[in-house]
Amino acid sequence: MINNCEQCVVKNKAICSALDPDELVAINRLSRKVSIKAGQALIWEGDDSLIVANVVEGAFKLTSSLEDGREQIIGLLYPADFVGRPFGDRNEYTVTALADSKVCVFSRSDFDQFVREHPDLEHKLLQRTLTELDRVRRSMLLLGRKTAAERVASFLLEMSDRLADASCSVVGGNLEEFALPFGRQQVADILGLTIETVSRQMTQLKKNDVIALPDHRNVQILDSMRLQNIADAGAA
Amino acid sequence: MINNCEQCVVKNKAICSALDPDELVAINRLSRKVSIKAGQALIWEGDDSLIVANVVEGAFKLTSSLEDGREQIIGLLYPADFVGRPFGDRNEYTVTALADSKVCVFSRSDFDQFVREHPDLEHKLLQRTLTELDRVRRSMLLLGRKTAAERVASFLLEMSDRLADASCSVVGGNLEEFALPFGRQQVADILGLTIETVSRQMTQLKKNDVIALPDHRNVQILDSMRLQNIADAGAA
DNA sequence: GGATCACATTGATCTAGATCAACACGAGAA
DNA sequence: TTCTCGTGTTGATCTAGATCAATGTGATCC
Repeated sequence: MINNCEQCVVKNKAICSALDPDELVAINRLSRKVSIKAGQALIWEGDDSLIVANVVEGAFKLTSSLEDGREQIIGLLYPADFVGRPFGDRNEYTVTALADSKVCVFSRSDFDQFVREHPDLEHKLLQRTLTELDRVRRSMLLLGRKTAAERVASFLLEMSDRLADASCSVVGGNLEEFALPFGRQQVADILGLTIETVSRQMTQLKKNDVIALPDHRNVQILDSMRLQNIADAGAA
Repeated sequence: MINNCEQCVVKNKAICSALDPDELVAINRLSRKVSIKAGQALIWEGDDSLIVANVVEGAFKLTSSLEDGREQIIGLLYPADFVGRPFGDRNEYTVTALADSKVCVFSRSDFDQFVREHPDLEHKLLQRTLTELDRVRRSMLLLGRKTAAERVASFLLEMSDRLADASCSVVGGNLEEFALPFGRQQVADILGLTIETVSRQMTQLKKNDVIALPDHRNVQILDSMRLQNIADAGAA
């Protein structure tokens, strides 16, 4: 288990990168490293906001549900991402681990105070929040106005983008082949579709030689130009 | 025309409320007051982020579109709200005035610098951004998983809430009667529906005595309990 | 008053995607 | 090997909401 920020694998990408060595020691004293098993929840929708955290390892989904069980994934979190609701008293959504994960947890009140005393840290947090807001708004267009084909194409492109950030194999570009970190039901919950519709759209893309599916988890983009066209306007 | 922050009607609600009188004088020197006619755009999707602003008067919609004209409203802005993308180089959406409006505009580079020098201001901006992120995520559940009836009911409740904030007539509660600041097409673009579906749902609610519609713009909530139920689970 | 125009409602029909229902394909476990 | 069990695919049907098409309504201008 990692016990201090010096050794932390995400210290250069997480908001902590705003801190100098002395400050890292200080924030380290406020933190607890916690392991979460796949499927376990870290935060529940409706709970008081008592903790915030940095993702160190693994992946999380952020969900909101209706009483009858309909669920929408409203965000995804990867290593170096920030979790939780600082400066607010309620969590509006549930945070669940998609894989075995590690997080670096703070009590919200400690964190809030520490942030106010360290403007550079607050600045990093603001930048992250603004970027996330842009991303979430993009998905409003997807959920409100895009067809199933457009949604699936957009999703594959976004995943290729995001996973390219994480991997070191390709610098600055997209990934042409990648492993989806989740199953069809999760994809459906991200796109506001059913599992069957997602499946049908994927096989359609495969039939048209736009993508290849070596197996259920792996995706290979064969014609990213065409995929882009489908994502933006649905042209077959 | 208002020429300085002292006289500004939103100085206590906008992010500027973080500033003391001296700082207000300083930021005032960076600002330009601009009037925008209903229908005019302030910022275009895809443009470089050159300006940011505070809404002083009126209302704006924030939209994102597909090439074939499908449009999704991804946010609404009222007096004291902040507009634009600080600390980023691209606007991801269009901002258009819904009514004749006034804004207090800053060059983005001036603003970015001023914010970094005034942590309290940055803190206000962060709080606003976090609140907006929560709101936007709530609408992802709406757009991804709610039925037409649920969407319209949720929308009416949110409007009653937001307009209660703005008006002084009711303290802390919801408004039972209010004027929608936009027409049916705009409502459809907010909810990811068509104008016809919105209209049908409204008349349905009227027939069931959940709401009354004195005219096309005004809404009176007769049974907010039932409206709440419809919004959350679609029960008639 | 009537004519025009923009917006809203209502009705008839169509369709994308949901729902219901088999079936397929591993990955373990015995 | 065979028997699960969880996950994905494929097919048949259904339906919520879109689309197409009148019709209504009310504000403004002559």
